[in-house]
Amino acid sequence: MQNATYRLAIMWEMSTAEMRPKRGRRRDPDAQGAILQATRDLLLEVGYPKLSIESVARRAGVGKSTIYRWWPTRGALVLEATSSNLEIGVIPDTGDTSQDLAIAVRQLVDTFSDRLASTVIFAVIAHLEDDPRMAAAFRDAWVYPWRASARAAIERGMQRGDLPPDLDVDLCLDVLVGTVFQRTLVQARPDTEGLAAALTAMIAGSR
Amino acid sequence: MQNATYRLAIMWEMSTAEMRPKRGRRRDPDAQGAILQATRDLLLEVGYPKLSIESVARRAGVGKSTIYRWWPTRGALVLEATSSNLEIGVIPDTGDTSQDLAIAVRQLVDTFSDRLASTVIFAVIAHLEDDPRMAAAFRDAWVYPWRASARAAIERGMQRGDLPPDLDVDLCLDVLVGTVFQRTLVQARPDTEGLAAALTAMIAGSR
Amino acid sequence: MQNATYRLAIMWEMSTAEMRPKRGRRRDPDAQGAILQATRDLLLEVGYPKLSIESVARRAGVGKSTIYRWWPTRGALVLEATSSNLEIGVIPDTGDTSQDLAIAVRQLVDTFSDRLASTVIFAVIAHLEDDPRMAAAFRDAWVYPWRASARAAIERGMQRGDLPPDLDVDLCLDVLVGTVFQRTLVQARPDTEGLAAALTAMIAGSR
Amino acid sequence: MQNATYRLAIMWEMSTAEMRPKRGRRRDPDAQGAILQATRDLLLEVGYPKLSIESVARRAGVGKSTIYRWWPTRGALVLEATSSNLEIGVIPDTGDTSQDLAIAVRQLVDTFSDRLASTVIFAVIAHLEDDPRMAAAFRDAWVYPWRASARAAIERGMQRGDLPPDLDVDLCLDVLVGTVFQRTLVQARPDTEGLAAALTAMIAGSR
DNA sequence: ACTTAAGCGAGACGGTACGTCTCGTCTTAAC
DNA sequence: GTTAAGACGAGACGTACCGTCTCGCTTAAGT
Repeated sequence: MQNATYRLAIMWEMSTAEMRPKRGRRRDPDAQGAILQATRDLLLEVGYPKLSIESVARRAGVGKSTIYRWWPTRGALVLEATSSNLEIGVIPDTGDTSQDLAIAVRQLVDTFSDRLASTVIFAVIAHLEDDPRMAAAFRDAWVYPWRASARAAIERGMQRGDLPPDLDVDLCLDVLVGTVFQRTLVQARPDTEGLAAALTAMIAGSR
Repeated sequence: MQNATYRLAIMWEMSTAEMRPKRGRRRDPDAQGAILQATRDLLLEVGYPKLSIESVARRAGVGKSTIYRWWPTRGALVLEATSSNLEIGVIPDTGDTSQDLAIAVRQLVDTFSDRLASTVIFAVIAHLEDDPRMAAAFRDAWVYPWRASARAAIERGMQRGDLPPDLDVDLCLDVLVGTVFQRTLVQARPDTEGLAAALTAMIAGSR
Repeated sequence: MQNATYRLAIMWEMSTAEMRPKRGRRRDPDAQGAILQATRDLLLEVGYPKLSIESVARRAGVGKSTIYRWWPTRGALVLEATSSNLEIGVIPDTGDTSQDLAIAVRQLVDTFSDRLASTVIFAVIAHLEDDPRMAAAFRDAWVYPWRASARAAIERGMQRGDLPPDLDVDLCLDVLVGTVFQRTLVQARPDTEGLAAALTAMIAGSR
Repeated sequence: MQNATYRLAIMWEMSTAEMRPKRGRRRDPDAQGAILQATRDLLLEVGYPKLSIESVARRAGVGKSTIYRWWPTRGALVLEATSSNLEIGVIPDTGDTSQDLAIAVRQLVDTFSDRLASTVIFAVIAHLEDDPRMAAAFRDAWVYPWRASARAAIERGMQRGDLPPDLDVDLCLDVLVGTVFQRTLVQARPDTEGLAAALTAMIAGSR
């Protein structure tokens, strides 16, 4: 389940097929790595709002144009730099519905607690209105995968009879994500003890 | 009940009491109004990330220093400009718990659907990590008032026996806010039909 | 001879006649004194190019408008503040031409060596092209008086036969002022030993 | 002899030797030319005291940073823009002392009569106290060369016997420069007829 | 004593320019 | 033919002053 991950880079790159056989100097993996690492470092040091392309270039020992060549916007760079922090595994079928849902909640908490991931999530929200591509990339990389796998877990629970058969699954997903987001990031309350159980109970009890 | 509102300006101003007998020219209300209106206009036109102090001054026909004199940061200006969009009334006691909660959800939806309010909320979230004052001002002006009044509504329902007596009220508030935020702003799904009822049922059914 | 001095203020004021019978509060001598003293202090501390009206008002504990009410420009203020440093006495008739001329040169050196006087002279020169009033005020207060009195000394020498009878007096004055200015202010050479004698000899020897 | 000129730019630049093999885009000569021309135009239109970097950038159609990149101060920019107006040729040996000195005086008059040169000279004097670098640059570019060449002319005259052998040459130079400066710039008297002859006579007659 | 007209401090106002920073583009020499 | 370097036009940042304009208080002449 760990390898069911998604790459953000795809969103912003070419069709990735015809760029294989090329002449001249190839894309320098060292430069790319240095850029992404510098981006991560600076995200942790100064945060997304104060992260400038120039500072990344300076830190990475790289020309600005190299960054602009490969990433169209600051958001794209940040998303790719933090993509491994946004990898999300498939929720396993443990046979126990409440345990499955606890794993789902745990995944949310883990991601939202990760410094880099939370930084990029804030950035995505900040640009929800003026840069839909960033949100779309984040959705494809993290939101949809998690929702698909959490939806499967809930539907397993419904089939088992642990959850009401007429459950509004989409609403349940929103409740889970929304509540954990609210607690972890907005309220910055790290005490999530019993959160999974409480939410599971709430979902199970609704009719 | 509609007049139980809160003013954001207070957050950034002096104690407003001892500044009565002052010498020198007074603050020009026309200039203030023009600045706040220009801020609102530009927020709707270009959004918060692209709102510059210079553009506000230009639009308002005002010197930059007049803006810097009264608002310490862009965030403070935006918050005050949108303060009336963030007013929130007390939830009335209708005698019907589910109706009370529906009003609570309606308030959330209304605020989150307001273009200016949503813009400022995104801005607040964007600066959660690097400008705690903005978040604090928003909390005092909107979050706390709503939570206090929604908490009262839930506790009324518990006393009436419409809601379980051992309910985790804070969690319920997070579920309500989080879910509506998720639906309305993140998913941008305006179809909130039945949302109030579904959430009420979910809360009522949890044990 | 010490009282043959000139007031710069006159240049910038009204005809000084009809302003006699006036009602209301009179010009506050304390404020005037504080302003002029602050101007002198700041001239010595930061120099003319960096002297701002605001800093003078701040230093003098005075409103800006009080300054603008009485002095039309920065130059006018500076000139009046330093007027006592620009007082120039009449050259006495010692009976000895070379001694008279030595006194004339000494007066030039003394004025040019005075920190405040030199500051204001630089300011006058800086504005020669764009503020002729400043130059005119300086001319009336210092240049003309000195030239008149030095001209008299030279003409005494011509009558005595110590100087050639066909001397170009104006040129001599320019030579004296120009050379001392060059030495003292431009070259900043304080060693003016023998300067008076050398210049006197040069004038006397020309035919 | 006309090509024995001096460049002001050198004062503010690197040692100009090791900067040959450099990577990256080169200094754009068009931009430099536009900046220097705009500086000259504005010097003539509004004068040095009112010349702002922003107005130069605007006029030249250039970003401010391009100006700040190459000139550390307004003074440096002005000096380089007017450097060709400050070029000074070596005084030729005509064999006739009074003619040599007449040429020396003519050079002074010519430079002081040049609108751009006089503007920059006033600026240099205005900043004598607070920006010694500007004065130093002007000295190296114009003062020292002229003095060296005028000193040679005077010494030729002394060897020929046209001038007294015990002449104080430095004083003579100060007399020449100071007097012409006084006449031309301070008194703004353009009638310099006979000035050269009179000054030569005065120098020759001193003992 | 009462009125009335300045002068005063304070300080807000619309502006301009400062010098710095970053943007995204473009150009160059090196590898 | 990509890279690091870095110049370029553009324009916002937050600060400092400009000169003008209210304010409410103080001062003094003329009633």
